[in-house]
Amino acid sequence: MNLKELAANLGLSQTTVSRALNGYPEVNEDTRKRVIAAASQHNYRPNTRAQSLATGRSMAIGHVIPISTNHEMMNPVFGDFIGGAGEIYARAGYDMMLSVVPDDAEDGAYRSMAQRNSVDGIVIHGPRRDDPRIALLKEVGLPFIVHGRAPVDDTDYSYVDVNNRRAFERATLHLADLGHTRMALLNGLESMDFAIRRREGFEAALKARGLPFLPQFHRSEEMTESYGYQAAREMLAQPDPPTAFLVSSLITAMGVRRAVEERGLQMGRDISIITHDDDLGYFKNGGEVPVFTATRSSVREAGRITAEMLLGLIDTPQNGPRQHIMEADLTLGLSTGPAPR
Amino acid sequence: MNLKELAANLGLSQTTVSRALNGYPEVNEDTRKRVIAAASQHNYRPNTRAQSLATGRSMAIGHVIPISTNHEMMNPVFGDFIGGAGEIYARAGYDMMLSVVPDDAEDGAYRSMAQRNSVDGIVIHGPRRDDPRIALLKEVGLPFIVHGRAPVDDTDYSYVDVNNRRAFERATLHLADLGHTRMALLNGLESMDFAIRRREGFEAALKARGLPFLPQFHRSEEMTESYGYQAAREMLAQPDPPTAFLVSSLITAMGVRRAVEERGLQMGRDISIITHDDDLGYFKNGGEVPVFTATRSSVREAGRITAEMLLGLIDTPQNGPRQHIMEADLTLGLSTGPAPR
DNA sequence: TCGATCCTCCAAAGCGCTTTGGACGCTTTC
DNA sequence: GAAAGCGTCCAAAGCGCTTTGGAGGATCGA
Repeated sequence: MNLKELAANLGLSQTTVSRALNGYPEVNEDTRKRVIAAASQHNYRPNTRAQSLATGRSMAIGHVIPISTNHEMMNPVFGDFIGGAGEIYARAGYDMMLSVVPDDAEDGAYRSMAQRNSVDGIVIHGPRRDDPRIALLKEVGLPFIVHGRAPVDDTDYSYVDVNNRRAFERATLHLADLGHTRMALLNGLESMDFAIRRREGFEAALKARGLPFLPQFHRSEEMTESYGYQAAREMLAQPDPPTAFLVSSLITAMGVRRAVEERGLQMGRDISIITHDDDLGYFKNGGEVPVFTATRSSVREAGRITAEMLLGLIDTPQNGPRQHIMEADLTLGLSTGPAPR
Repeated sequence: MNLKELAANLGLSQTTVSRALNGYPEVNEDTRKRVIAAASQHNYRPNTRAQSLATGRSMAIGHVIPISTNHEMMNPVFGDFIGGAGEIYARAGYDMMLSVVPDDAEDGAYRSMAQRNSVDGIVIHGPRRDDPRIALLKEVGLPFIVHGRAPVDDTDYSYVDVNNRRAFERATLHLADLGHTRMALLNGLESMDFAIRRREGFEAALKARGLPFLPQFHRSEEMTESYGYQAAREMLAQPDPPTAFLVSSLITAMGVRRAVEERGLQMGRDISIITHDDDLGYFKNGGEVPVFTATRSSVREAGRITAEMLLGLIDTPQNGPRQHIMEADLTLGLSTGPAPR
């Protein structure tokens, strides 16, 4: 059933039917009712392709997920983000286009989305140090929002980000307040912007308290469980082990806990852990009382905010780029306590 | 830059340019080269919308992710599946359309995708008991593949699934062989097909060994970490606790381990655990030696297979529905051992 | 040499929708 | 009673592409 048939069916012109369905004023309310009734009866829905060809708007948002060619991993964070964003898109009548692309071909993916007119806007995920994509998207001129930021903090692009620096600074200060002086940082890949900022926060806090940065207790890797386990295991085996861990992901923190307990140590007493917690649906940090003390920020909420912001940007681009920074909570759990002496 | 401009630029007709780019034979190789060169120089890519309006094919695959209204969770498994499928789509020039939909509105989402002509095929995720979607999609007549199966095992639809029944049957038999008689089953939601099959496998194995099914050691919930922790904690506190756990997800299994260790028990000696392992990128089951003994089947691979199958189905629908069942490996890890006496 | 055949190319129709530029009849205004 | 205005509707022109149905010239076989 297409517009033509529906119109013929009703004894009306396509113009009128189209207008009736799209809420234009120049159509009698009675006929509008008739049209809407007929449409829903015949289960008519306009062909998206034709519609967007005619209007020039595609009513779709593109997300490009870079799959690093060497790691080939799908960040679980991504699922929750998509969930949040998708909710907003659905409500606004937008579709979501996903492109899973090896990161050496990302360039083409963005260009292609723009040139082929398949999306009205784009969300950039996982910005890296010196990320070329921001410049690229400015060049192709498609509205976009970065989930995260580029290290260079210019203000002429839109982003939604967590205040990673402050979160990790606060967490580190908290550990210092508890008397910890030997702290380990199990960071994400420091080619990623968020990891850079977290490290900065960590170092700033150490400096503020006159504590040294201990390179042997610093790692930067893809945030898997086994990474946490391996790293913590090695560090704890050293003669002068750390008494506290700052960890970039709940998943990795679970690996750390495994290593801690394997060694017969007790978390929260012998070893303190603070982790970042993206508040994932499938990864709640315990129940009422959090297992881990954590810097928490819902990535699902970030998805919602990003989507809303992007739709706004598409509707009123003249308002210029917009930014939103989410502060992470520092929630106390059972994994922190005074430094043992 | 569109086709018309490009054609004018080259002094050719749109027809010829289109044919040259699409590899039709009736165009001189020299002009084809010229056209391709010009296209890449001007960074020309055909407008997808126009293209699909003209061809009737949208070159996109739809995935509808049901977000259960009560749980609101995004299964991490989904990310890996999408990663695998997306790889195949990209290679074949297909786009992926995601629809995140509350499960009470799913119906509309499918109908809409079909009616609006926005996709050429659909992947159904997480089939439930008496899932109405299969009938629905047959009705709307869009090629589709189910990731999983409907409990009614009719053969007139296409699916890719793991042999969940056999996997859990084998796992249970293995535990029985180790002397375990009191086994707990921490299953996924048994409104889901996969969970039903796993339970069947579990019960079949018990029956084969003349062991009783112990209702107090059986749970069925969304597969989070804290579910595993809570359930195991409660069960282990009972006077006659289980000596082994069969768990439906690695994530949940980590919760079980937490409860086990919290109680001062040792996994693999005091308590045995076998879990299903979807082989997620971010959730490797340990390193060289698996932490958990597990029934393993890569969901990323399932995504690839599903995508390939669907593209095949779209190209040659006359070949009828196709099915693919993946057998899960039973890989030994450190979490199983003889039953303590 | 002539018609048939092949190789290249093109004009124009059409995919299903939106939107421009009226048309038509009726009411209002002076 | 004519002009203007209003409310409703429509025919037709696109949007950017593919594809049908030739056209025109070169080549070939008889």
